[in-house]
Amino acid sequence: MKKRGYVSSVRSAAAAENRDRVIEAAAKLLREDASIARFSLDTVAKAAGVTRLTVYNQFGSRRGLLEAVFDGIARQGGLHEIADAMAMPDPLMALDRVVEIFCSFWARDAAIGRLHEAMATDPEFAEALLERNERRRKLVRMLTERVAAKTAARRAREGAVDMIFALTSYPMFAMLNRGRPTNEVCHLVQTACRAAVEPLSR
Amino acid sequence: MKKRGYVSSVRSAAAAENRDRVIEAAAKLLREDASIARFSLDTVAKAAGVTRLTVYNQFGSRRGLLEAVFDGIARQGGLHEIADAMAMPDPLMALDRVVEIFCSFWARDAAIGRLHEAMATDPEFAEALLERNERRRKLVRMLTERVAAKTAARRAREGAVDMIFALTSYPMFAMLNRGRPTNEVCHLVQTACRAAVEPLSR
DNA sequence: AAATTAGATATACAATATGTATAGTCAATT
DNA sequence: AATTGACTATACATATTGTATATCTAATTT
Repeated sequence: MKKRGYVSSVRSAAAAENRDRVIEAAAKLLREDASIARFSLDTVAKAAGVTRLTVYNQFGSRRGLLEAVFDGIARQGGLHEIADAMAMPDPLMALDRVVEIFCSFWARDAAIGRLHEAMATDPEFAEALLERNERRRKLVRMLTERVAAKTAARRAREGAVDMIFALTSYPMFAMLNRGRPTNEVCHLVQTACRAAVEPLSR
Repeated sequence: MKKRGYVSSVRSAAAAENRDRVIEAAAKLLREDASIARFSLDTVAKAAGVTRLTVYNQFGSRRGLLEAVFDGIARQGGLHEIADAMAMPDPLMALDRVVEIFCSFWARDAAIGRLHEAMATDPEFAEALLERNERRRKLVRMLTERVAAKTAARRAREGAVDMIFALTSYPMFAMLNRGRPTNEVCHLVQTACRAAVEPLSR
């Protein structure tokens, strides 16, 4: 009755391929639908050509699948350019660049909007996504500290950080994006962010 | 077999009382829960001491109940003070006051947050709530036009309108409200709104 | 007083979803 | 040849929205 076990490159490769197909199918469905309402594991499984049970084997739950979809988008989402932006000498230009990067990210895949909707019905998934956003808050805090004069009050700094964090969030992008191209949204957010840090610099 | 029909003040009063009890129970549950996830008509009905079918008789659907809850909150929500604010001679002070009114409104009842979550799973409810928000956009547009110089470009005006509309939205309030008292949120939003219209005035 | 009516109830049913449980299939590996 | 990993087939439990039908009760009309 002992399990000998084995690791098969052929099998794990096939499984990974299957996994990717499911993620891709889920992302496509999220992208095409205008709302998360119609999204179900059954539909995803059929679109991916597997059984619903396979989805559970791979992702554990609906939540697991959604997280995998988000991480898949994030991986190929251009967020790696943040390092270069943060290395820029002028903190205000760095801020502009970071805003631009996140605007592009939010605009990249319409599935991101559906995933944010999913936060409403699944608190644990919401927490998972919020954790991933905390990295952005750290970036914003670093930039704010670089801009702020030493005389600036702590409360004012925290206010600026949270304001910029909110301005660069997906909900903000989504609200500004209706009937407006991404680069214009980006410009609006950049201006608002600069206005938020300006009082700290003097 | 003819319906004679009759209108009874006693009956309709009793029905209205029942209706109010259901709305109140729903609002209370939405207020107490941290997420819309656990909200169900069965729970509401039991909390109100009626049958689930009674809820359907009164509101037609889950969506109908949610709309009734929102309208109930809006009715006693201090939004009537907007008229006085809009009548203020200085448009910037009027803007400050309008921001203050909406901050108070969003902060008034935690159920509002849950209702906004419900927009994710019910597109038609989302549309109903968005329609109610369009009134706010009109206010913002009026104030922006009052501030803007005649030389200000149309696109810049529209940008300012949408930015302020987003800044005064519930999602924005919710993002800034974590660990911060309402009046500080209000101040942050006021400052950001003033910064958004400032470029138009010169 | 008797018939009717509005509102609520009781009960059942249909349709979806998520999630769990068990046994079986098939090819890769030992 | 036996075992194992991934997937499948089928069934089941649970929760939720929404609909259908018959019944109950108190208010109202004739």
